[in-house]
Amino acid sequence: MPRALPEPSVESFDLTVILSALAEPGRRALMTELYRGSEPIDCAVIAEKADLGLSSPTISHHYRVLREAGLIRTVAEGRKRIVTVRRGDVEARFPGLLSAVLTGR
Amino acid sequence: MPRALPEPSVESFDLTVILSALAEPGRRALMTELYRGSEPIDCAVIAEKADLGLSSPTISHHYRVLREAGLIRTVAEGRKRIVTVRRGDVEARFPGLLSAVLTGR
DNA sequence: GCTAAAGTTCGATGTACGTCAAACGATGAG
DNA sequence: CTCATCGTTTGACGTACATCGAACTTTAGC
Repeated sequence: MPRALPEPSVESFDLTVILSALAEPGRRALMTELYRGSEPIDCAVIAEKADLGLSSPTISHHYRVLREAGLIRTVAEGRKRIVTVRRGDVEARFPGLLSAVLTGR
Repeated sequence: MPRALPEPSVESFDLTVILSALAEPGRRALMTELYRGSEPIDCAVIAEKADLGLSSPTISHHYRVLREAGLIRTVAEGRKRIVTVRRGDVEARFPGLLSAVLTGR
């Protein structure tokens, strides 16, 4: 029953798309929370922690942008969505990028 | 009479502004060329190397965005503009960012 | 002083994007 | 089966942005 939502391959990563995704503060907040832990987690929990004041359609939109950029993997588990950072894939294409962007002070 | 154009202090660097600046392909191309050498250089030479097919108002606009983001320093020398990457400043606030973004393939 | 050259600013235009409300699945519980 | 829940899709709206032509500013050379 768990099915992974469509995502780009590492070879098709586009830096413009990735940086555009990370440039948005809300999405970066989601990524920062996701990056903090490394196990798959309910996307609602992350959204809660990020504490953006956004509607669910907007949250959903942001997760979609992150996924289509190749930054996260999303797996549907029943009604929930389980998300993880694609650390290895992003690191393989753009070493140091996630660390530099998400470990900012 | 070289005068430096207004630029943000390191403390006021904003990651959203920086990533937005770097997300645009033309600006990233300019930065990549600038990053390649480390000496101050005529902005027109860089624009030439980057070989974007853009008008001068647009090029000027992109340099402005990069400068206001804190990524480059621009000094007016006569009619020319001499630009350099603010390596130290960016590195101090966001270690590894420029390297990750500009040396990626 | 003129005049040409290098950049910038201004105004306009088309497109991309963030946002929400409403409507729409899909799923787990009773 | 029914219903409430979680999330997505659709449509609309406002804003931000990349782009260019035209006009302007500053500077170098004569």
